[in-house]
Amino acid sequence: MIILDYKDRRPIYEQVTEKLQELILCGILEEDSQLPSVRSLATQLSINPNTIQRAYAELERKGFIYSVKGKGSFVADASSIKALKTGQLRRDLNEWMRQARNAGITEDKIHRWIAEDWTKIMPEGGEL
Amino acid sequence: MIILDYKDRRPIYEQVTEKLQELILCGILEEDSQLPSVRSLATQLSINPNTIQRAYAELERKGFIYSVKGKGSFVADASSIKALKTGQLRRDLNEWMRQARNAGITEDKIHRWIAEDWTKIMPEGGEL
Amino acid sequence: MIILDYKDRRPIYEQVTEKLQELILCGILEEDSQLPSVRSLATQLSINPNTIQRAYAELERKGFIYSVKGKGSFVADASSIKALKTGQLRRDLNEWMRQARNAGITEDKIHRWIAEDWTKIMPEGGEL
Amino acid sequence: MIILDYKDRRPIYEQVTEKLQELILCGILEEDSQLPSVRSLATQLSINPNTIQRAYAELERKGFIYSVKGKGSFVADASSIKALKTGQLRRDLNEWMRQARNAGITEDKIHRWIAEDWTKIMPEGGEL
DNA sequence: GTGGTCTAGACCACG
DNA sequence: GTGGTCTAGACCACC
Repeated sequence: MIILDYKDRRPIYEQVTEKLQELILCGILEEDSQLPSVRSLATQLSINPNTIQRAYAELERKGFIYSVKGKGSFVADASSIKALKTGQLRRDLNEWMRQARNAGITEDKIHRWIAEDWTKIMPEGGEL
Repeated sequence: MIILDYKDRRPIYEQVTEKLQELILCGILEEDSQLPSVRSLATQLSINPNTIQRAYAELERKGFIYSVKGKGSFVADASSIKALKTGQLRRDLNEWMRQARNAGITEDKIHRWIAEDWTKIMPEGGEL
Repeated sequence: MIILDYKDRRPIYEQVTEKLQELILCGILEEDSQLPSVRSLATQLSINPNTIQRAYAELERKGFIYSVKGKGSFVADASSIKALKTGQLRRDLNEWMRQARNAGITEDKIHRWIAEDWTKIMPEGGEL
Repeated sequence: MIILDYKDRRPIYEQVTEKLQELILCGILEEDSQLPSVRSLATQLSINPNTIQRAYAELERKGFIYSVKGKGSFVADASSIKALKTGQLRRDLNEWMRQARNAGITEDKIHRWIAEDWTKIMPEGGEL
């Protein structure tokens, strides 16, 4: 379900965090469904359980999952997850717009860029 | 002219690189004008000259400035700088769109977000 | 595996970069195989780890190797390495041809030179 | 007759050396004709006389010019100049071939590259 | 253990 | 004075 890229310069735990986040957002991991245990996912990916532990902690901090001691980790409720991600995306967009404005890009140009490139973006056909 | 954020996890030289890049793009540092010397900027920011040296080397590699041994460092040709930045911004936007699409954001919604927030973005009133 | 020339006016890190690049191109260092660690190569060559670090950073920027924090540095994908080097060689040849043309060398003469000298070039029998 | 490029990373004296060498090779500066005096060329280029002095010394060392105390500097005899440059070019080509061979380039490919690109190389229409 | 960043202080080439 | 290179030694994040 997850493929690590060791050539990626980002830390492993960050890759795991991101991939799980995408799986949750795509709806592949449904609301309240149980995530694989820290140990099983670690052995499956041939990495240290500490790394998975850190990824899960990060996801819980962000509000995407919740953990129950002795039971496991579970996907948080869908609506709040969507709100979280939408808020983050909009903040990223605003930061990007600030830079674009400083570089002299007009609003019209941005709309045109989006119209041109939106369809070119593939709907994530690759593995996660 | 530059304020460092030591709480920021990114390396100092990267912060310096980014801030100088913004100053160049904003036109505050004009074409062929001389940048502060490695040593003077280092003492001004209370950091090691090597760190500034690395930031300048990075900016030169990217094509934003050029250095002349024994003379100093200077802002590169304005038009090529603009081309560089525009290309970078568009690539960033496409990466953002990929994420937005995965999160179920529609193209219409993005256009609406931009229309709403564009005017709210201040023309770089903050400190750099 | 690497011998430094302190009489050479070029910086040490550049010599190291070039020698490693040759070792990679010759296939002595194979795809995805691990390079010596920054510290070990530094002690082996009796130079400072920072210098090796800079050479590795340069090689990574050029696309010949990739680094993984906490793991090590590794030789990049062989096919893309070959493409990189071929492009560089052709650009070098064109620059050389410009000079030759200015000096009154004809195209025929160049073809003859190559035919004469190609077989004399040993397949890298020397040390690197 | 000479235009300096301050964006060029190479030292000024090296640029002057190279440009004069090209002017000599092109035949613009003829055998035994007098070069401009160190001081006059320095003021013409708005640089330090020491820099010109160093360029002339380099050219004399290489055998392209000869100096007569109290008289000035003069272009060496044409045939030996041509031999000098031809020898240098051939050595450069052999070094390039060594690299190409290590990278797996065949002799046929080189001949093809030259045939393709030779006519594209402009006969140095620019300023020197 | 690994790569990566930073500091302190030195030396060099250049103009 | 400038940019650029190198050393010595330290600390950090990651695995």
